[in-house]
Amino acid sequence: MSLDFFIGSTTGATPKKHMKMPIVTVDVVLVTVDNDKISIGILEREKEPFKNQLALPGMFVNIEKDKNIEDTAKRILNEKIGINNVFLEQLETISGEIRDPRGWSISVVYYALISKNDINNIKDNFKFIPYKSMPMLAFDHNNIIEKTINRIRSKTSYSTLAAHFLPEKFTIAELHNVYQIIMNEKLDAQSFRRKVLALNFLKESGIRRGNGRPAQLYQLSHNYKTFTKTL
Amino acid sequence: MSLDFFIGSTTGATPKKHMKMPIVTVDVVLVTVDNDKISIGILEREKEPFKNQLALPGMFVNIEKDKNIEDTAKRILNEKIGINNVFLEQLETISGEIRDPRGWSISVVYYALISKNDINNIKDNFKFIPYKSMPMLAFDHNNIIEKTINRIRSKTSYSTLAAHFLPEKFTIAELHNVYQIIMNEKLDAQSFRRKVLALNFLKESGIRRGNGRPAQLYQLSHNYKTFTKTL
DNA sequence: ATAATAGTGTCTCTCAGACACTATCGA
DNA sequence: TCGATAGTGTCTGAGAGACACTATTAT
Repeated sequence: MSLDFFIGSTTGATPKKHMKMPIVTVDVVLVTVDNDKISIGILEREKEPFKNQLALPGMFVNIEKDKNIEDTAKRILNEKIGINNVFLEQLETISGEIRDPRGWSISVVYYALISKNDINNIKDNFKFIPYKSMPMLAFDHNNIIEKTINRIRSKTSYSTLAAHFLPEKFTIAELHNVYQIIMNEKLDAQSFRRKVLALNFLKESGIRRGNGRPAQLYQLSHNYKTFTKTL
Repeated sequence: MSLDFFIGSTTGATPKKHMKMPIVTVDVVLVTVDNDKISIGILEREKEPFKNQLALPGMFVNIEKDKNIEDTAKRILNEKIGINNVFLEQLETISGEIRDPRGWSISVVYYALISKNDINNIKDNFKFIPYKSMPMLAFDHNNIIEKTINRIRSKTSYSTLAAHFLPEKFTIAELHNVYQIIMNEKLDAQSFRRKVLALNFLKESGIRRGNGRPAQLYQLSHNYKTFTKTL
């Protein structure tokens, strides 16, 4: 397997003449909570390497189309899956000479959270697979998913991150339910209500909804990213 | 400014023929606590761009020398600063078409923590500058430092991360002192002792030291990375 | 009215900060 | 013995879980 894919500039500027640069890709872990289960967006690869195997959606960085790597992630979500405007955050960057058979590669991993209600018009070859029954995937993608779930669990424990698995407006009970699914543990409903409201990241929408007594619908307030306390 | 530094492969494999890849660099934020102040390792650039300006130490990824990007970070620490075997962790990856005048670039940022006692034999053009009096640096390096300090503060609040600013063996009082410098707030010494020992990340070395009653010297136990509680 | 779910009041227990107290060294 | 610093015991108040209670809707 040749590593000679990328040949450096011949101008006077660094990097050095003929210095080889790594392949740079972006992979996206698209996560949702559906039917009380964490699920991950997976597609079957249409091209080599690992053709016809299941994998996370990914692309090469295209420096003509993308202003930065987050743009690449958004392009993956748009072009490979068919969704836009979701919560998107960088996980980490993995790299190595053997993880991609095409050569020395870098992959910047993003994770995106989506409400199952926003899943429609997605591409045909794309499907959501429950996290707990994830099959073997191409590359090191099983490992990436593991790290993503750990990150989401960690952030969920001290923020309203889990709200991104719900529609724009949601009830405390719905948030409580998602919280318990992510954390895989029970938490007293009133304790949850008290703590999540104390974070001051939710604002009342004024609208109510429900089968029994109608519940207040909340939405994230603008300052929700100021993570501080512990749920 | 030309973006045509890197020309893709002409083999059948992706990335596409003539697909341009970004420049890939690694930058390291080397942090220490010296004289009760957070300080960052800075050097004066010897080459363009930003020649003679102050900047974080960084290098191009060299796919012949480095097995992965963490290796690049270690090589920076070794070759540009002259240190080895320090705590090293990835911060994040930043990217864009304009942040580096050499073209569309990606920088994987690592941060390293070091005890001031381990600073010796470092390169001449390298110096530690207190965080609070940091001058303007090249590229977006001031911004990177800001993010690093935020990350360190955050991790310090629920782990024994700050122990990496101390020698291998240290007293609770020393750790308490560093904790207060990083967090920029006072914390009752007994509360600190109780909580940090509850983490179970420290083990007694058996050795004692001190001016008054000799203090127990502790060191990090092997499981210290299992961050869980809040200090 | 009753079922269903939202939301509150409040008890109790744990654990945090506060700080006085004891311990162990050098001089 | 005294000064210095390490380390403990314990009081008190805030906040957590637990859970009984009230509120508001549909049928």
